[in-house]
Amino acid sequence: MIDIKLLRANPEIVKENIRKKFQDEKLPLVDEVISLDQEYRNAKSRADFLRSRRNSISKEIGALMAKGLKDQAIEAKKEVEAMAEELESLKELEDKLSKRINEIMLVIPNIIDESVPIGRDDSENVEIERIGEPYVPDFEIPYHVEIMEKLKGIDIDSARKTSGNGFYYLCGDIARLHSAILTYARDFMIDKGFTYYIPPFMIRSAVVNGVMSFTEMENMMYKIEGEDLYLIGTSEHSMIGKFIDSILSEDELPYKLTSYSPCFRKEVGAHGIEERGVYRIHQFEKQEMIIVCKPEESMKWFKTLYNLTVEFFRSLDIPVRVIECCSGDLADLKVKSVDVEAWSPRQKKYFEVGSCSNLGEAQARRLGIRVKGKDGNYYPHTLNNTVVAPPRMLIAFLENNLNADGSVRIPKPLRVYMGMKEKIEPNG
RNA sequence: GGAGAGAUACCCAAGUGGUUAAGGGGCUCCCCUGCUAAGGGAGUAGAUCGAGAAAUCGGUGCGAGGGUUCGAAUCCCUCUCUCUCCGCCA
Repeated sequence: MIDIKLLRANPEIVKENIRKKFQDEKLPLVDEVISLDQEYRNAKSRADFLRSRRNSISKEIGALMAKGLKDQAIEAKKEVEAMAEELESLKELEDKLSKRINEIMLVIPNIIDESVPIGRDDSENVEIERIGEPYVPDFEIPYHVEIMEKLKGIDIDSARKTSGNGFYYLCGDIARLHSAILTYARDFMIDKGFTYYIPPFMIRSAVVNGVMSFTEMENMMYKIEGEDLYLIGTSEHSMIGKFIDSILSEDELPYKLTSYSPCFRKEVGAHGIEERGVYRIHQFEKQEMIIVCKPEESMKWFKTLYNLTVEFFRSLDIPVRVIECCSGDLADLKVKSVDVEAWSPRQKKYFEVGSCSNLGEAQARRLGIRVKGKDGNYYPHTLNNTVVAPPRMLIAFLENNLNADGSVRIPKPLRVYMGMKEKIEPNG
């Protein structure tokens, strides 16, 4: 959500940004919102004038009544009543216009950073760097479900009975590995100076509406029947929601937060649940990182954040690459975003395991998160990034740490969380 | 789940339809005072929107949203949260 003042003053900047994102169908909205905004301000000026009149006359009536001058009071009442109709229709107009303006402003994309590569869709995303050698062993890597089943670590058939497609039971060493990775991720982030949070796993509709669009909500969020509560799709929802409508003190910035939560997603959108396995599922767990900082620091934090994910994956011997989202693939609220992808030696390609985003001030503006500065209040920048999200991450982990005999290496940092085991074995 | 009480500024708190939302603490500034004190005075309703080059003016705002009224912190309706008691519970 951009500042309407920017749009009033520099509509060309906003239009150019829309063109860069190949959303030309939104171009007319810019002129539409400018004229609606003018209409709105005219209506507001007139209505405010009438309200001001009404307030002062009402005060006079009070004074007249106190003196017992009833007749004069009745005369004054008539004057207010005379403008009641105009005021009411102006109020309706104000409400209608501001609602429409707000709708449009929500659809107009945030101004992307100059450094974002221009491209239509994800096929034009740009690889920034590869870290680690994408290694393909000389034996065949089975599908991840097969690896897990050999280790007696997954039961999808039972999950289908209890919960349907898109769910799983993890068990034994695989379940333990899943927890170990999250616990390691938690400690990894704490060691980097982040504050650990366990947030609410359900949030109210008011918060949902603040953190995502209606379509996103429909496609992602599970609603609790008979309650005004939704299961979170990521802890970012509760973590950013926590700051809604509040004024932060400048000396508390930056907030460096890391949160754990289960995540629930309907996955109604383009893909649905189409693959057997744990790649796209209704329920997973995630360690997340969140930054709320001064505007001038957000790009520095952006790099820091995705490098933390890279460092985390490298510490588990998983090759990764960083892909920058091009202008057309960038969500409307984002200023800049990269995906961290892990190497799959089975598919011989990289696949997404995390996403790092700089939202600029757009999210803060939308949620009413402000900072009390020396020269007035301003909107902070917000960023979020995945540390790790198993069980999808287990796919990369198992494929990259698999031995020819079907056992799986446990990299050093995880061993303390795995009973000091150096590997897990099919008959372990 | 049941019963009751409450939500006003940085904090405490008064305010049951009418001119400018009491008072106290705290904080800021000034005065007095040779010494960690005490006293006197002034300021202190955040936030947000609009008009204006600016000074400034106006609107909204007493948990949220509606309603009644010329006028609502105050009356009515719905909701949220907090506290106390009872019940239930990992």
